[in-house]
Amino acid sequence: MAWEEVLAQNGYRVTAPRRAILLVLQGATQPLTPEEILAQARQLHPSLGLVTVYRTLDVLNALELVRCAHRDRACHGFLPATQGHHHVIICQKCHRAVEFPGDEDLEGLFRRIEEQTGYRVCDHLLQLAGLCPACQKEEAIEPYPLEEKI
Amino acid sequence: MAWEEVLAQNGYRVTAPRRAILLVLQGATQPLTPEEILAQARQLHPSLGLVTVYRTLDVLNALELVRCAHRDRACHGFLPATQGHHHVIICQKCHRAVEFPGDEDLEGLFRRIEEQTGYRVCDHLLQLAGLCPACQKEEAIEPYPLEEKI
DNA sequence: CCCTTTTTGAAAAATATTTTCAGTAACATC
DNA sequence: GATGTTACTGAAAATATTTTTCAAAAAGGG
Ligand SMILES: [Mn+2]
Ligand SMILES: [Mn+2]
Ligand SMILES: [Zn+2]
Ligand SMILES: [Zn+2]
Repeated sequence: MAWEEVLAQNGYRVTAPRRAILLVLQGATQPLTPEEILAQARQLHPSLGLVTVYRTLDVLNALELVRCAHRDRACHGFLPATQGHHHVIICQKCHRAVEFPGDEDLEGLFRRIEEQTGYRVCDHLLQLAGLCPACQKEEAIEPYPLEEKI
Repeated sequence: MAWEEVLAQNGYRVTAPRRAILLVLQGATQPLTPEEILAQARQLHPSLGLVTVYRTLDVLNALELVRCAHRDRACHGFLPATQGHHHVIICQKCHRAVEFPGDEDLEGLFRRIEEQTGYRVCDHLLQLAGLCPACQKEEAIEPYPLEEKI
């Protein structure tokens, strides 16, 4: 289904500023920042404002028409690092993080991607989110409090 | 090797502000933002400034004493999304990105992590970096231009 | 058309990060 | 232990990024 239809069918209005942003993103072959989107979309709709780009990205993201990619330096949290190559899994509730080593399980994936895409895999960003043991227990007893709310 | 030694052996000075930041990070069990680090480290060294936190994080990162974790909403680039769950690989040279589907290869890893850490894996962030076919070719012929430079 | 509601862009506010710079402190050398 | 060099520091300002506010404009159903 065309993006404009998706907007319309979900109760969003199809406006000129949005059409400009849609066209830019539909043609994108690399991750574009809001500023980059603005610059390109202004060629189609000169009065476009950066705010509208942000707002439209929120909408497109919610409708799963775009996906976002983290840029290299966009780091917002720091952890002590165990020597060597590791990744982290962070608890979605309490934010406690633990590292885990090793990429053996990923090598197969990397080789497959190289065959499928023709890219050479040089680096990767892998980070898991989940529930730590403690928070899993809390979640398990969550049903009970419902009785109290009645 | 202790962190202070690593600093010293790499020509960095061991200062009171840095020691405060080190202590905070060494004890961290979740990813801390520069502001969070500042707040905690000021209990040890009240005159500490946020700038020093940023600068010390750069140093610790370069020495691989800390690792950084991306936070949920820290998205800085957007791409059109193919329907369904995908990941992207981005060319380190030209930034061209392509998607790839599927997590079959990751399921084994996830189950292993769950056993090893006790965490339940709910979500994940996987993004690859590499060289696209075109940039691989350019890289291959890179040696030649050296002759011209002589 | 008309009406209601959403959407828009400017401006301001709120956040986040980097640069500048003069004063301070680390530490190698004596 | 004093000294000199140089790295390091924090305040302030600059820059960059994202969100909020608000009055005007536009979408689209009736
Ligand atoms: Mn890895
Ligand atoms: Mn996946
Ligand atoms: Zn938890
Ligand atoms: Zn490329």
